[in-house]
Amino acid sequence: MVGVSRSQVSTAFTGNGRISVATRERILRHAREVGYVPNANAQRLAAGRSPKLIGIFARNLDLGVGTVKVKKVQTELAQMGFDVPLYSWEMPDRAELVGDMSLIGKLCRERPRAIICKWGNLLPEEQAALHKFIDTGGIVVTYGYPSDLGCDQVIIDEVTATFVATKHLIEFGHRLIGFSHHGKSENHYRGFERALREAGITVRSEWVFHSGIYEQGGGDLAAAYMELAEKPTALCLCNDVSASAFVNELHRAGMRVPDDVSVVGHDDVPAARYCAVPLTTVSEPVDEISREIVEMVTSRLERRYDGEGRVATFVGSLVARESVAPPAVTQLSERRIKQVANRQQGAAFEQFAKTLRQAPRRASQPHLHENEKFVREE
Amino acid sequence: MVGVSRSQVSTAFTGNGRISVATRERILRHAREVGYVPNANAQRLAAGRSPKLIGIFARNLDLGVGTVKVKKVQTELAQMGFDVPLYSWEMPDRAELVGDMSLIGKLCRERPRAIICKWGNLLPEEQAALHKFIDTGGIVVTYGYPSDLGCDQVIIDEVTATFVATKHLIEFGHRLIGFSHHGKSENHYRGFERALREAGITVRSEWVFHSGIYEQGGGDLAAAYMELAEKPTALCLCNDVSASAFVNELHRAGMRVPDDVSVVGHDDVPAARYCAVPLTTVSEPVDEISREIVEMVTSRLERRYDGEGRVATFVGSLVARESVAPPAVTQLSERRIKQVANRQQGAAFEQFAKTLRQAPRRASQPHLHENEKFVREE
DNA sequence: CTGTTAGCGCGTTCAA
DNA sequence: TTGAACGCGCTAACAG
Repeated sequence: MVGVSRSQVSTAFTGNGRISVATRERILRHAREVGYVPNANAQRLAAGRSPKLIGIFARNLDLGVGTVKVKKVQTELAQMGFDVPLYSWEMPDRAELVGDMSLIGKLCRERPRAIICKWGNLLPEEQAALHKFIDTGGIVVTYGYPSDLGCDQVIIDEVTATFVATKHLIEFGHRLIGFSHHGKSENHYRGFERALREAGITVRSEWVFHSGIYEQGGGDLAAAYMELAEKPTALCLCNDVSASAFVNELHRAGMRVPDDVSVVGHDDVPAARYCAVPLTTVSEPVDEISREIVEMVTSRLERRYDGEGRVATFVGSLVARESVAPPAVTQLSERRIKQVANRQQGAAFEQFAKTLRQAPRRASQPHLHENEKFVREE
Repeated sequence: MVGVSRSQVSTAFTGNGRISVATRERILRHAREVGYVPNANAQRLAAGRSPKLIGIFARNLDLGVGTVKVKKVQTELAQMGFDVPLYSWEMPDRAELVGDMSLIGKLCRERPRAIICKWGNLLPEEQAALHKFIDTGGIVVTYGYPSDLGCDQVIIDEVTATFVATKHLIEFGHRLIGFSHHGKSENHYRGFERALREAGITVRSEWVFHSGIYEQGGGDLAAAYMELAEKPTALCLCNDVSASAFVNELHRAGMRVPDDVSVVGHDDVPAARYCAVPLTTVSEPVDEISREIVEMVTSRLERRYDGEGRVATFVGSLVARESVAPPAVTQLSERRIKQVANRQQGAAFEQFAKTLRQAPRRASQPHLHENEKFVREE
């Protein structure tokens, strides 16, 4: 075009071959003047792969930590010079596949070098597509739930998160604990159940709710809670946004958090801090997670690593704010206390309730040992 | 492959040429069995364009209505069989371009059939890339702010939205009105200023704030508000999320909404309804907007329209909830009232304040005419 | 460092 | 309906 050969232009743009800085500069500058941009499709076709293409697959983007993670990963990778298109669309309830091909299938057709995939409730077709992508030499990193792809994966440990949250309630002396989660995953519930079991408390199925992930779900839950003849003294909710709505709605209904009910949320989204009463919650280490995802992908891309699939697990940690306090058992009538006591563990609970009546209404966040008399009474 | 020619396979996948349904079925079925998927790069290269590719460009995805719109558009288009990758990354403050090419430039290199672009604060390079894309026959639809591309565009009228919000406060009798917005756009401010001007109120620059778009911004604003020696009786905030945080923080500081301050927000996100006090706000018609975007793109894609660039403007409407009430001027000392009156419009304001003292604390939402005596006193 | 050449996988003719 | 041939715009390998 300007006295250079085609191959020079090519190497100037890709930076693969050897080329002098001067000519490279000259070519790029001239290209800008003429308005020339290489055709990505032709580049990728000729190269047989798309070394600068990293597809992100994340179905059903939420308006919280999920999207934040995607944004962080996308931004970091983009700044390293990669193309990082996001493939995402809301899955309708009727899980029809468009044109007989899954979204991951479409993504694979682009022949990207790597795919970052939010794992969880993937369709069989989608899993198959990913398998094939790996078999043909593609790099895959999944995050979220544990995948069985054998690739690098970042696991976000929901079980422990909810375990920690529930245990926090128990440490504050709660034994009448409700629970609400969303979606099809049982992870949160498992953590809840384990915490209760370890404390010798049995789950009350009428206090286990399924509510939506957003404000609406929290509002509905508040209504359901108010309807309850017997109310738990604490609730473990698996989502800060709905927890915030729950708290606010409860306040409007005349209840007080944490005086009447204690509440823990999950994720530590900004809204948690700015709830009507700042929400105690379990954080999700979004920054570390996205950084690890990027590191896993780039280390393979840059051939700094090419061994077995690695597994990194991230657990959130408790962020104690103001929505949890010791239960106000004194508000329950003696009859109710007896009634609950009989149903739970008899005399031991009587003792427990008596102790509580003397407990300060708002203790500072207790250590486990301070409350061990509550927690391990048998 | 199975006794059919290559061209048959091609037409089977693209659906361009003539082919019998039977063989087409047979080819597609067999392809699925063998696990064959056409290489998108080769297809696009050969075709010279990417008829099923629609790129979405939206920088700095928020965690609110912005993302919701993108999701809706993406989902609808995906269900129509298009590939709809999202190109988006957080713009760092130092606006460095990666590899000397804007994100839109990268998108254009994919040679998509159409680009849907959130317009607002685009870099010159990005605007130039879009221009060139249009010149080479690409379809562009912008949304957000008015663009000067001459293409189809959906305009979201922020000026009127804020005008409506502010006017609502004025109709309730407020004349001491603060304002807060974010970002670099002056649209919201223009609406605010116009509403005040029409009511004969002058803007008080010390009551005009710049706060963040999220909870943090609302929290900071609450702190700033509490510091104010003279406080406005109402605030127009340009974002529900920060407005919610503002209200909640104010409550924690001992103020009451709307008794002490009235607040209007913008967007009508779910959080607005579930704020500590349900937020009066101006909705953004997200559904209509996304539907219009899809319609504009598809009508051109399907050649149902190919005329001049169309313009569709969408304005939100007021959603009256509980965060606005008549100002409690009685709480201000006579001295303060006089003081403010002098500063504003002298005797007229005295009259106004007197009227207010007799006004009910919580009127139902007044019509303009009911309050005209307040609004147009000169 | 330069110029040449052979594909990359597919869409689109066109003649059979 | 078929098969062959051509070319999309570029990369990579090799000879100069």
